[in-house]
Amino acid sequence: MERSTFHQADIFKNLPEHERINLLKEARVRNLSKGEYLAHQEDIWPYVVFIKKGQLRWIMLSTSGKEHLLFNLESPEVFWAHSIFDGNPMPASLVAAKKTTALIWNQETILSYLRRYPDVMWEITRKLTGIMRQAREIIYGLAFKPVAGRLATLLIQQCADSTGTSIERNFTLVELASTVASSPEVVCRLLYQFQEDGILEITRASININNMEALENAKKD
Amino acid sequence: MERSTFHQADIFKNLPEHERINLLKEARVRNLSKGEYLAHQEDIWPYVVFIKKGQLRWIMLSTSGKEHLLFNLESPEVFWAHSIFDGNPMPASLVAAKKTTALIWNQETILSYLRRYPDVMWEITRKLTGIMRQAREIIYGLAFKPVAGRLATLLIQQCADSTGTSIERNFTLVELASTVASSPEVVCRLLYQFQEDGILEITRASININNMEALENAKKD
DNA sequence: TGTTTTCCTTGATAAATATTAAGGTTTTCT
DNA sequence: AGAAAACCTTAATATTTATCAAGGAAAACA
Repeated sequence: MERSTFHQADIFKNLPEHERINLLKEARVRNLSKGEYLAHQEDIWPYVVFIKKGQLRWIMLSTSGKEHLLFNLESPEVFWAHSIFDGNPMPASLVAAKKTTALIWNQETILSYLRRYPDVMWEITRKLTGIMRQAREIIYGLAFKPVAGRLATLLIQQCADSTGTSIERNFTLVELASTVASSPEVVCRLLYQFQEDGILEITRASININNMEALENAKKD
Repeated sequence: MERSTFHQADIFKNLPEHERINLLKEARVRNLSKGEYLAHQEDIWPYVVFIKKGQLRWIMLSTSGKEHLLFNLESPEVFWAHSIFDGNPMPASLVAAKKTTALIWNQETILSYLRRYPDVMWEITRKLTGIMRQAREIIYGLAFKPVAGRLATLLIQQCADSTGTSIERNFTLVELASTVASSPEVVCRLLYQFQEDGILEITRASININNMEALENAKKD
């Protein structure tokens, strides 16, 4: 069970199976409850994380206490902390979005495998490139789109994750605001604006998208 | 002359010297005049660039025709295009900021070296991590700081690059606006605002910073 | 040197977004 | 069940930022 999800993980697929099993044995298991921090922004934290169960959030904190949710890390994902590559402090924090189990390796352990299997390195650069592309989309949204556009993008993403046109409302307005870099009040108003325009329907448990085309249109800059 | 700047380049320092010389021979030389595009956003462009002379800009284009300058690439820098890692289209464009000479390698060539010298791979992940950190700073500015704060940050950077507290004005307001994601009019007004506050002095050739402490303060969010 | 073009500057106005405040609802906890 | 906490919603207001417009300065050009 443990091994099956781990073996699906993209990063280590270039490792022979027996090595993947060894790696698994060397992992430290960490159980996190909702809201608990795995890594703190500004700390030097040279580790690799495999999310066995649950979800982590990659959150940036401002000096004035505001938060910006950069992205979510879902269950069978691997996260390579910045510190492991350059030894510098973390640019953001890792926080459990819900009850989460993570496997963690320290730098030494990981490096010994990388030295023996350099092919894995190429996979890592692919991963990092993917993260740079995500960052690019975030910058694009902030630089070119108004809040409504960023919100529309977010709703469409959420909708793509679930099935059908209905989004379960398992996020607060504060969380939404934190990912579109705005305030909960503004997000609330925009959601009702969308409702007035017939784009979606809000209930307290879910958001139902009636007119996906119009929402796609609202997302444009 | 050519070899000396190239040998300073961080990325290939793990290569034995004779291989660096070989690599140099395999490079395609490209001379760009100001404003010329080396790589276009949306293109698949699997190359590595060494900037021998001059300066390149990494610019993001919006659908509606606006531009956002992400960062400058100065002379002895190496740039690894996203496409080389994942084969996907470029998320931004490379444009010459002035007369520039670049050395370019294609994927095949580069890969053959990487296979033989896997140590270089680690250096690449460091480089990519550095770029992710730059992206993080851009997001931080856009998410948390008002335009004035982003402008202050930019001026301080410019000042750090030059000597003393004087910045040569070799950029237009349009360019400034494009890096702080605002409009030239707003940037102009903010500069004069800073002047009124006694933070700096504007002439047509340069900007002189009188009160660095106050500028540092304006940069905070 | 005169002319065109690009760039800078400023004002007036409009739009987007943030903030403050307050009341209502739902959930959580005891 | 009752109280407390967290969350949502809406309005009024303030602030920030964008846009439009127009005149002037500098630079490029022929």
